[in-house]
Amino acid sequence: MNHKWLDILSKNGYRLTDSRKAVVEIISLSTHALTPIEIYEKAKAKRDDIGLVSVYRTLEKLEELKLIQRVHQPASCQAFMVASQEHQHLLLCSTCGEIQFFDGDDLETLIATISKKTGFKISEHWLQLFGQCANCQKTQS
Amino acid sequence: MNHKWLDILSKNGYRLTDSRKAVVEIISLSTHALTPIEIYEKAKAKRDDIGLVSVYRTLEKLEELKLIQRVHQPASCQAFMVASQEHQHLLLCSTCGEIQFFDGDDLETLIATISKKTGFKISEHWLQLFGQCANCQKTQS
DNA sequence: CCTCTTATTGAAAATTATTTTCAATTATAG
DNA sequence: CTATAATTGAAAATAATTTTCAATAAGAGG
Repeated sequence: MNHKWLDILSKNGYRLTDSRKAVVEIISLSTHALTPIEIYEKAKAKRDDIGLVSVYRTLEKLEELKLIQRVHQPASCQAFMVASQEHQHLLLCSTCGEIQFFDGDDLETLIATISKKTGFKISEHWLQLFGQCANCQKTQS
Repeated sequence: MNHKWLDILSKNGYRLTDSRKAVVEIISLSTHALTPIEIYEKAKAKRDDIGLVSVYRTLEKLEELKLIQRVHQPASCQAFMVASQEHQHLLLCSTCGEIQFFDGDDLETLIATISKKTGFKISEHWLQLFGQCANCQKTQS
């Protein structure tokens, strides 16, 4: 997982520094969306002189390479997580923050209908489901 | 439209000041999502001594009363627009920024499937379509 | 291994967005 | 008309992100 990302960075002319590797490892292994500050805190454990700026700069490159994506939530849109290559949607646990991907949406019909009705040429769609994951349901009851 | 909002603000114990009325009028009549700064610029035309802070404070109250909603877009999540009372989704023109509502999504089946597959209890969903509106398609070709 | 080039670094400053503080003003209940 | 308390705008404070810059270090080519 991790090595693949480093290869991609390298192949795109980006150097593999310790700071960058720390950020890659943290975000590539997380099942939660993480903010730059959260990544920075975690990265300091691996490499205590890392700067927050390097986190921002690495996120910028990972996003550009479509390895990560920004996650939009009601409370904030500052967090990032792994991006899936195929077209997939997010299922977010509002309690613990865990995020899963899902696919199998069949929005073709809906999109065709809306397109005809409004005259829009639709090029992209966002679908996110919010709820409570199995674990959190157990914990609360 | 506008008067309804003022009534609601009033009934909720908020006073109707000129600054507040200016913000309400601007956002309630817009078909585009507007940022606090954009609203502030427009409001200055009506009331040149308005402060940006009052825009923020009014938006806060309108959002709390669910008269407006924050609009999430790839480039930024700082803009607001009218909220619809019923459950509806957004159709956004990436060229001119116009936003329309649409309904008639039938996601029940999908949600039930995902719910069964993952164990999530799903409480909310976001669906947004991005594309180019009829007008902008014409203009470009 | 070297060495050179240049991307990358972290710190600090700058910028941008938002929130808080505060004394003055004003909406509105009575 | 008056009293009260919500609201105001300005300025300061906070938070998030970006830019600047001199020092460092990755990695290509010998």
